Amino acid sequence: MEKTVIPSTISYNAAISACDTELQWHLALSLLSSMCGMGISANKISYSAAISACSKGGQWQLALSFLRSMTEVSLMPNEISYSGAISACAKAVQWQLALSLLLRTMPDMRVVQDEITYNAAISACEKSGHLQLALNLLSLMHEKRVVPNEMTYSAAITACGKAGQWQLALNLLDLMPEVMVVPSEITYNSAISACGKGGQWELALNLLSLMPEARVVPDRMTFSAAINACEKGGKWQLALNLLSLMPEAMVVPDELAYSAAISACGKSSQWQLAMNLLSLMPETRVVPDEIIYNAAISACEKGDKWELALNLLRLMPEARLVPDEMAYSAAVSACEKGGQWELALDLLILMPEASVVPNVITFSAAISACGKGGQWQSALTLLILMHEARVVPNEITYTAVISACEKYGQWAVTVSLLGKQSVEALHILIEVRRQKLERTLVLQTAGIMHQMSAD
DNA sequence: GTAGGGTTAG
Repeated sequence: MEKTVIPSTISYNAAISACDTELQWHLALSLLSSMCGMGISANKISYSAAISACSKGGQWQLALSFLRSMTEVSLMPNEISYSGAISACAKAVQWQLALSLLLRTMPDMRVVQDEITYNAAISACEKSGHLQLALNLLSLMHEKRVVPNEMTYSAAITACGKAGQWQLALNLLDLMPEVMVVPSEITYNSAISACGKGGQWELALNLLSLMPEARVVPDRMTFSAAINACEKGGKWQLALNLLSLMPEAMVVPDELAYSAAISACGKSSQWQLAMNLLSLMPETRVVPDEIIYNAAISACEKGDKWELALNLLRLMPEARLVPDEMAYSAAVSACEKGGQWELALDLLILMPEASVVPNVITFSAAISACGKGGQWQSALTLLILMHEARVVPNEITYTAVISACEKYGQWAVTVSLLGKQSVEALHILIEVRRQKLERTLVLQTAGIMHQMSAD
């Protein structure tokens, strides 16, 4: 039996529910605690709203602790409380917790899973890259007669895309009419993105062309997903065409559309066009951000324009942008391409001053630059510096170092490096073992689902 | 309460 609800509980609940932006979770928290302090009783709606606020704010541990405290104050969580908590786990890539809430806690607490809790769990599988688990959940829904909606399929299609399974993504989209689920623009966007990631730009554009007859209106995400598909397929003309078609489709291009188009030009060595897009942006309402600059620097790199790349990096502070490790990596790489190993090292050395931490990509690019410049000693020094900076080298790093030494007949160094690589091999083995453990966990979870469907 | 698009190394 519910206690009598007094109006102030409702007002508080409304206020907590209104805390739906990323940074308002602490406000939700203080609202919940202040209502308790004022003797206004919080009900399951108050807690569910707080869980949801924590989920949106990326506070998954807090969301889970609210879920736990509900039972402590004798409030029974409902499917809304659980969907919030599962979603919080999904955003934090805690797929085990998400699945355990859905498949263990909910049945234990006699709360029936509905399509929304399943969707949140499918999303958790998608975000952690576990396509098979996502598909298992989809079939479990079917077996449990929980009717999927368009969000279920969108999440599953996204999972296919992430796993490189564009055929499967298209199969799911085709299946939707049979199960009477109507695809939304988001479903199409997921499928277009899946085709793009799989290098299927023709199929991506085909889906875009099918949207009108499916009575789905393309939005700005549709366009950037399609532009991105063109980028992956090396089709810069098509990418630019799509960008120019956006106003006709009443869609305003945004940063994501521009960065995709600039990348498309860059990938096809059309650095002039990439720079042209960048220079045209002030005429639009789009203000270039860090990612757009990174894409432009990379376009210069691919076009063998190291001076231009360095210039862009230098211009970023004027545009009130803070270059990150990707901007520096792209610039270092541009120096490498241009045979400027000293400049590459200068950049690397400047990074700590700019409070940017070089990563494995920055180091690898710099090592390649040294190799190309015949500086095998510097290449080795960088490997040591990497170690000191606790940046773990990978196959590409080692390949770069070994080729730097090999080229100059440094066979002794090469051999000893290969020895070091065998130490590295131990770390790789540990990682492989960790991944194997995770796979075992996936199989066990799949087993639980299978058993549930047999019940 | 649940779903979608962008940038860095060989």
